[in-house]
Amino acid sequence: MNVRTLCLGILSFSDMTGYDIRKMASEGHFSHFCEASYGSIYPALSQLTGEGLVTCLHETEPGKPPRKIYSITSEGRATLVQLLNNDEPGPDRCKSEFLFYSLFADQLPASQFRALLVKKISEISDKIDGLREAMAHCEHEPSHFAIGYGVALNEAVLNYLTTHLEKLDRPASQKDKPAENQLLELEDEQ
Amino acid sequence: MNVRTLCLGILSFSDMTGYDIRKMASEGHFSHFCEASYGSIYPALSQLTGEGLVTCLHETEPGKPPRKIYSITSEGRATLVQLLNNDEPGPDRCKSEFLFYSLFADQLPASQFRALLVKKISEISDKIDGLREAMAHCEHEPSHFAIGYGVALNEAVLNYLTTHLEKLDRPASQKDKPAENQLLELEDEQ
DNA sequence: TACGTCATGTAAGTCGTTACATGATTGG
DNA sequence: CCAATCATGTAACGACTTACATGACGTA
Repeated sequence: MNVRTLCLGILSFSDMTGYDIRKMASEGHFSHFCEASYGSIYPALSQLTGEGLVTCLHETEPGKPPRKIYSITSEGRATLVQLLNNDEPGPDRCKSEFLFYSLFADQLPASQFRALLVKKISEISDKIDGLREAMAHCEHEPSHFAIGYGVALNEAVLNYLTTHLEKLDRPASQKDKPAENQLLELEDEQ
Repeated sequence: MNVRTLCLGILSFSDMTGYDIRKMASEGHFSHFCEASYGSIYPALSQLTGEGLVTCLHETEPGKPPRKIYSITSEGRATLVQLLNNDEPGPDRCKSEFLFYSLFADQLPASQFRALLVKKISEISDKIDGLREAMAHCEHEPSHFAIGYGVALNEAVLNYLTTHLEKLDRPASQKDKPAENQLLELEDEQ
């Protein structure tokens, strides 16, 4: 899935500027499974225009920065479907510096890892909120599925991280308490 | 987290060959958050050796292919901790061609997406089994945490995908059946 | 005997990021 | 008025992947 295909795919949903595409991929509700920067999107868009897979409308409204609105052509749509049919999707690949970092949590100041966990938890909470919001307004079934995937995944991670944080915070002396008591305490905290 | 740091990190656990490192990162129980190929690992290892951050032992047992066993030096350990302290981990980045593909599920033969789901489900099941296995034998707390993260995440995804597959398979006529009946049918299938 | 696994390495090339350059508008 | 956001683009650079080259051992 290179940037060309990504642009084609996103434009198949609606007309957009390069700026919009970047936002969708890197910050929007598709950002949990793709990414692209301006430096790759703009060249890809010119290339696709040259090939007739998208068209470009120069919009120069006075009082607004000029924008280029790209639309996918029927040829572009055909190419997209062809690309998807030709080769099946490669394996998912994730890079988490956070998890790599966590591997050495015992060799670093304890407060540092704790702070990192807290930060991560808050980031993920925000992400989930955004995805839920998007899902509520989304009619398109496949997009709904893809966003729901992100929600499910991030909720599991959030839960895992939160549980781990509680473990870190619970003093060692409480470790041997009966499970029931621990449960009660957790409920009190919420 | 470049390949240099990755090698340093993995070697901080135990001595290894480049071949082993690649396996750990790309197939082993760290593969859900990092990745590296031979083409980047071998050069990184020579570079690190040149800098004195790792040492290399040529092992040439007759009847076995010669191997180079790398060990991290105390200097290497210090550098690793320094790297981790200096800059905090960047954001996690995931690329899922599967999810991108799923966005266009309605524009492709229905059987094709179904087959893809089934395949993905089986891959994830295997992955979870492997991670669980690794976790059972793992004493090192931080590794345990990182692997547990992978288990939690993949179980959520597995569950999401399985539920979705069942939805696809349930004929439209059954959609309005009482929930209890659907549950019974599902249990019968297993 | 042929294939899979162990094992190392290089060279060419792809792909994409980072950083820079530019400039208008909007909101606090 | 200053910062953030909207908006487009390029050039240099870097990191990594792919494909190739090589070879020995074990096993079905």
